[in-house]
Amino acid sequence: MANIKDIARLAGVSASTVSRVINQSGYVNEKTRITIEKIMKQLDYVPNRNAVSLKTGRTGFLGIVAPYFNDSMNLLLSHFTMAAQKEGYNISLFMTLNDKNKEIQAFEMLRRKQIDAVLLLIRLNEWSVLEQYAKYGPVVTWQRLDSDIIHSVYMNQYDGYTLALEHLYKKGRRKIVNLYGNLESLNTRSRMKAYEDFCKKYNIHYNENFHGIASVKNGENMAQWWLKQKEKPDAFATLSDSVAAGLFTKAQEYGLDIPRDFSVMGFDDIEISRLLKLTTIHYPIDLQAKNAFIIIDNILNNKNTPSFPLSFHLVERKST
Amino acid sequence: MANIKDIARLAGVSASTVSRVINQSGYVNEKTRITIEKIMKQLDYVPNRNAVSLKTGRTGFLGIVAPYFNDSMNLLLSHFTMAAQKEGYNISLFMTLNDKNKEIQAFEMLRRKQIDAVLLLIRLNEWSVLEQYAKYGPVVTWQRLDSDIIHSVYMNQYDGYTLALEHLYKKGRRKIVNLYGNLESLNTRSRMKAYEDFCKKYNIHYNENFHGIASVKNGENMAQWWLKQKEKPDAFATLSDSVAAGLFTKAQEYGLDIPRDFSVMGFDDIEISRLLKLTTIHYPIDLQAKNAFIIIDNILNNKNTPSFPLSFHLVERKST
DNA sequence: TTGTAGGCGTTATCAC
DNA sequence: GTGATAACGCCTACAA
Repeated sequence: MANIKDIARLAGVSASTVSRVINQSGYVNEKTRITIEKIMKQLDYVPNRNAVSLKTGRTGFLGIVAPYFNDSMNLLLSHFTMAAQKEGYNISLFMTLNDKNKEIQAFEMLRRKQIDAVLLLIRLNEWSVLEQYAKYGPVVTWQRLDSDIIHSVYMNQYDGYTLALEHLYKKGRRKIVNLYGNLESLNTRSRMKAYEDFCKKYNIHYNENFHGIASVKNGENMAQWWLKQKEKPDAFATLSDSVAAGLFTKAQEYGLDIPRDFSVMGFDDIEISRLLKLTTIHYPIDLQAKNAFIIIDNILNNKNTPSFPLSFHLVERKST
Repeated sequence: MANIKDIARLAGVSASTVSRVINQSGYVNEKTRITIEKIMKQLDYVPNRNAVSLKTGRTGFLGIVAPYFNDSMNLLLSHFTMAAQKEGYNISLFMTLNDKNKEIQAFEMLRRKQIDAVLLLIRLNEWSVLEQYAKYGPVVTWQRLDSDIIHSVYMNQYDGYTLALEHLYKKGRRKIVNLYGNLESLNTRSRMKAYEDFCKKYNIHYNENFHGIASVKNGENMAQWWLKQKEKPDAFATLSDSVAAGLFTKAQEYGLDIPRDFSVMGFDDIEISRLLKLTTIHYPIDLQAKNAFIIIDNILNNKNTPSFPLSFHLVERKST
């Protein structure tokens, strides 16, 4: 593999001149520039990125960190990758499973200058631990977080959930069962608050809810639960399309008629909701991804690109 | 950030000795080793990987290249990542979309020593072009390829498809419609051959088939097609669970009874087939991923780990 | 406009 | 067992 000195020798110049041509920095005589470029092409020369990285302290790699990847996260991943690649960055992936150490290792890469920034989808360690690393490079998260150190492209679930509840109300539903996720999570809190406010607004007192309902399986179980109730609820608001899908398919299996027997609201607008024709809440993961990159790019390169505004919207299909 | 010289100075030794401790190579006095290790821990020292990479010509990064990522590919990605991380490697991701140049760029990283190996899921450029890069590092593909230069973890679709057909036969189906993918692809050829041999074996002459049927949408359209037929086929063998899912859900919408009206066979055994209870063909993507890593690891580190044997199996659910 | 020299942080080859 | 010393390939003051 040819290196910068080879090029310099063949062009009859010094390495620094070649470097200037490569990086388009400083002054270079037009004629010598052309000669050098020709020789680089001839020798099929490309700079050794490891040397560049050592020297500059930047690798052009951005890290994406998550315990695992599901549909929505893949969407985020795709759009972020596209945005990054467009600007010449590459992506490195860290699947932390449920290993806090793995997550730390990923952040260590930032410290070791193996990656220039981190996009954290779902965290394992405490924020206070992760914040320590922000001094080594920009850190952006998909999760809800109010911090000056770690940036967030989070969208307040309150608005989205309210949209879902309002839709069910408009469809005449008054006995809405809320299927929440993890009680500890801030998202769940937001949703609970949304339901509380919704009830106040319409003077509703029905309050049946479950938490820890996050999987297809969990959703399926809810169908059975519904069958057993005397006072039947007329709608389910869910955490995700997966939960809704489980509930919906199981209900069909039992011969129920959705939405006549009850409505099912999904959340996320992923593939499966399209397939099963579930009404759901769409949110712009693509724009979140772009915003995440914009934040990183702004910090890394002293730019000032504005973010995209984000908003939820209802996708009405046939389950409500 | 402390570097190796700082450690050396504080330990009262030379950088070389510190290096020996770090890499556990050569002889180091037990006592000095302990001192050095203590100081490294104190200063929270970690070697700068860029310097290591420059020196050794290895980065510890493995590239995964694909135009996009769907369910099966994500599964492959996960398992490969886990295997790689376990051995201290990291993953970098290249989404080529449909841009041949992007794919080349990814392979260029191999040449520039930014990554140590490539796992190629779906190619865009000609094999002959990509083979050029194999001299810069191991290249493994998920696709069918018979080459000494690029390695493959492909599984012959003939066997899997035969399994599907045999199952339908056992269920009394004799008019099986084949929904093939791209006619050009070697996979399609294998499937066609499987059907041909199947017909010979059972003396079947029915031969209705379509090609280019690869999406949910395509599957949906087949439901409508079935309705319009006078001589109704009694089964569909498909390219993928997505196609099967589209066909299945649309048929249900039309009030058809699967499998009474006709059987639907999926392929892949992804989430959606579990959800919709589609009979399908499972193949061990996890093992393919592990094998891909084993091949790379063997080459990179002169190991000789044997691969896992791979085989298809039938997952019988309710659509047949 | 170009060249020189020094350094980025490691590893590897020798001597000692 | 240990320590100089020379790479690895590039960038960047500074000098010319």
